[in-house]
Amino acid sequence: MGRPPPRCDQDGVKKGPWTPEEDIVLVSYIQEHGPGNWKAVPTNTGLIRCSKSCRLRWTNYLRPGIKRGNFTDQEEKLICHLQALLGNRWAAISSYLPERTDNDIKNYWNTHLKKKLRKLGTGNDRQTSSRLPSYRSVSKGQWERCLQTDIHMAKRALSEALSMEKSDDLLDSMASSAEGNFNIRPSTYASSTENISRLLEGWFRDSPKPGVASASSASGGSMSPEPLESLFGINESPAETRTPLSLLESWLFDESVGHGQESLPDMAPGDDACDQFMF
DNA sequence: AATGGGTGCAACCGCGGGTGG
DNA sequence: CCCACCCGCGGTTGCACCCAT
Repeated sequence: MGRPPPRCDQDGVKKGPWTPEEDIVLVSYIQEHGPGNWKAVPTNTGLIRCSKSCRLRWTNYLRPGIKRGNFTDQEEKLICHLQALLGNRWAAISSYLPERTDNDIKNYWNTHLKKKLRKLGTGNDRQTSSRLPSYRSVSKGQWERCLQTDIHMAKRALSEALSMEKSDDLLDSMASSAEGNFNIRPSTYASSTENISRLLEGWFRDSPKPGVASASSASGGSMSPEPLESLFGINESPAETRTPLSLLESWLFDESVGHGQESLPDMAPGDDACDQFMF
């Protein structure tokens, strides 16, 4: 339409895989200025990349706290159920898996889980595809029942996943990721980015800059490699550090505290919590 | 050892939302 | 109110790697 061509379309902008040198330049710049204001990044760093590419590289690969490698059973379960609940809203789903990027989850879903579910040939197929459109095609009462069913499933999955994670896998995975011990295919470049990530983790631990902390939360990603428990509010965490879905989270976990019979708790269309479902 | 198909993942593209002038 | 711009999201693509033959 009337939209001017994005900077990425300009001549002379480099595309394709990032080199370790470019990564270092980007990381050093973000160390100094914090993520955000991506438009300024190429001009200030001299990188011949568009701002979009810089942001993508940072959020999907360079930012600290990203866990790479195999997804655990709990993560798979969570993704399946959240996908059933939220549809292909990978950003929303990734907010429940702070160590995974939306791109990672999307890729994993498209390459592994879709296939897996299809192979299983269970009702999961129905849960996972086109659920949201089906909501729209039913009456309000039916829609609410469908929603309640899915929410119930999501609650169960979250509770199960957390209870299991708390005992074994999560702790292991967190420990390994904290040590930079990513289970990825060995490659020279991978190891160099791993080094960068490790470096950054150390940097975030040692000298948290206010600008960076605020920029990281503002950028929408859960930047800090904080434990899953804290993100779900199991360990008490200040409200300002919660993800945008914190209200939903706390409600989801109300069930694990007590009542098995659930209904939408005071959620009318227009409520914030309800809006999380009714995009 | 060579090769061709399959797979996984990083990166790109296009679009829409939000916002400031 | 309108427009231009930036940012973020979801879908898609391209390439490197893996594995079976």
